[in-house]
Amino acid sequence: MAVFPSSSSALELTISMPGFASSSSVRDLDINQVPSIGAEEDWITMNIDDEEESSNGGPPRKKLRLTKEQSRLLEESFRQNHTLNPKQKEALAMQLKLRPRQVEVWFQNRRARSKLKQTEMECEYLKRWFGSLTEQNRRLQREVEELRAMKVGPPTVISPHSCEPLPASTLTMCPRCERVTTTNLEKGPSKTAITTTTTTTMSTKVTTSTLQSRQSPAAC
DNA sequence: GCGTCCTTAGTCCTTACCTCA
DNA sequence: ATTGAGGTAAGGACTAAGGAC
Repeated sequence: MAVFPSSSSALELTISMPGFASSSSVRDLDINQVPSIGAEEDWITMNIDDEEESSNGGPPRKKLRLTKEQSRLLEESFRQNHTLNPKQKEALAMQLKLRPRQVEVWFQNRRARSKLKQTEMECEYLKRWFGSLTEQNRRLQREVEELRAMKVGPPTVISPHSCEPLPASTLTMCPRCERVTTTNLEKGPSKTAITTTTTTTMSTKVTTSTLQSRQSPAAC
């Protein structure tokens, strides 16, 4: 079952869907993972003065590449806090030998890209779920057709309360909500045992057997 | 109401890496 | 095997808009 985070910026996302993606592919989507860079030792760290020129219409700015250690420290503090107060920003910038603005921008980008990744993962999850539900729906409709076609003796319905078979009833389908219902013929129309059993989907196993007051189709 | 500071969303641009002729 | 061009992903930086104070 997917556990959606309480906020979109939360990073501790765990998605596990029985019968779906393997654990390795889930791990591959770990948005906390520091992206692996092939030649990390070749990273270019630009000196601050070089960059300052670029914003004033000077020569084209060189691209700053954070060192492995700078990235590690930034990631670490991001894990602790997704936003920084001015003091924290200042301290971190000092520690990393970067300008506070750079730290600020890094955090902005990190938040934005975490959220993007999160959204992509949720989208993927929902797509799979949709596919699964579609398939489940197909199966259930087939099942209904089969049951209709059978038209054999009254089905046995187990009472959810007494756990004993209910008296003879007829199998009907609500034309509005398409739920299969069994109507107790002996005890009259006061109660309807609605029995819905679905198979395991994703990680959600739904098995309901409820007794409800009889409703007309219009009330579904 | 105005100014300041902060955030998010969107975008630009550079760099690194990969593929292929 | 090497090399250069082109494509692409990653990520640093910027801007605009909006909210809080």
